[in-house]
Amino acid sequence: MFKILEKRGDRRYGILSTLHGDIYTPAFGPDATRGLIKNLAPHEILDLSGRYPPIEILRLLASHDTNHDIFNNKLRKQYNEIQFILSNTYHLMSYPGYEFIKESGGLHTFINWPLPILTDSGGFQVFSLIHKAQNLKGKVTDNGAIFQNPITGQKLELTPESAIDIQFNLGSDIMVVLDDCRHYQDHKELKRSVYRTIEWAKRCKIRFEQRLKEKFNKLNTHSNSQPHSDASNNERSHRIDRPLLFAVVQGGIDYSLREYCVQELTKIGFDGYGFGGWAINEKEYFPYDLLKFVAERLPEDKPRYAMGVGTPTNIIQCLDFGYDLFDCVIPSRNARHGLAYTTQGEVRIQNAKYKKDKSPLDPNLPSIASKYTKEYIHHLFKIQDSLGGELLTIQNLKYFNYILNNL
RNA sequence: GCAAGUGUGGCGGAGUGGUCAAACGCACCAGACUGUAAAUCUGGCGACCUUGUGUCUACGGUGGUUCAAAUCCACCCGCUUGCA
Repeated sequence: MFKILEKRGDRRYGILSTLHGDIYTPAFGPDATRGLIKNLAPHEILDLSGRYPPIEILRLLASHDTNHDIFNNKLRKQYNEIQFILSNTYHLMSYPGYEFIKESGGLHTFINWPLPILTDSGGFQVFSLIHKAQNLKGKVTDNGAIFQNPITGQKLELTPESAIDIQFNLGSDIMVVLDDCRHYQDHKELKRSVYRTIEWAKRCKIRFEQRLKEKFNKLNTHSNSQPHSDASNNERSHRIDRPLLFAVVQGGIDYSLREYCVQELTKIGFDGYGFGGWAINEKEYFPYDLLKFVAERLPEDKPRYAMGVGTPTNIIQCLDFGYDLFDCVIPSRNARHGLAYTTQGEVRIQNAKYKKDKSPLDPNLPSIASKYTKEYIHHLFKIQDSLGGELLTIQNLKYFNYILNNL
């Protein structure tokens, strides 16, 4: 289900097959945490370039016709469109609830999105809402994590098993194991989080296989198809019949713990491996060496996912370490905050110097956003219309795809 | 015309004798944002410079009281409301 087509140095070009089509790697999946990339509609994401009339795309979206040109992976690749999105187990469990989404036909149907969805497990929220947070009452035990929603106060529990169950109910294409995500910590804490992460990964894998088996037993009454737990070397890997399960490497800035975590996780065996955590130290240095170190120890034949990475600079570096998949809030959040990434450099569109700038946002990238002048987008931000954030989001996603494929 | 009230920085609006270059908003200027507690957050925002517990000019105007005035007094000017 992952096939490397070409290597340039340590950089890899491949195809990752999922239930909702192929992802040509390297690929960046924007964060649609709660089921949308903020400010964008699915039909916009599918066609950042604005090549097709929105109505045509809407029609295709509604039909989920993935054989059409627009959804053809090669064409999508050629025009640098978004190939997958990331949604979050914790957030969707919190609202509107995974049962609700299951009843509405799964996440793809609910949000009207025909391409692959990677679902994060909530492991990052173990960090952001528990370890990092102050004044919140969540806690982590060996059994799982108990969260308190910072806004509603609602309490939610996530175990390795429930994280997998929920991701099945959502209809995820690429699932992620629950992990104990940490920031920089002392060695003892990191060690504990690594052991816990490995233990949880095991439990996730067991649950994952149970769920596949149940699904197979159901399917078996209708056909002879059988889900394979490891189809990575299968010639017909394009026609996969099960979701993928990715593990997450923890260990903070501790190289030996990272290495140990890789060893243990690869023993269990997963469809892909994420570099997890937010391992920057107090000096806010992005840990390139550490990412390289981990990538070198991950299996060659499995996709490597740099979770939450990053800035364009970070991504370009990680490509050369052999990472294949990326996600990050940066293009969408920074867009909403007025920062555009362009082929001509960063543009803080609200800055006074753009008030009377008639040049297009980015003349070198054919996108919906590049059809507008900086002074107009500046204006949109000044009057606080969300169209400004929408256009910059399109620009940034376009730019992130550009660096993946052209730099 | 009489009466009452009111006049503060680009705007709204606190402050009614010293700790006021003046709270708090807005606007403006800049910055941050990395598996989304984030359409958010942080700084700056009279002028000048040797960037400091620095100098100067400032709360409608002019004069006065006081060691000290945005704050008290007098007159003037403007605005608001009420009564003629």
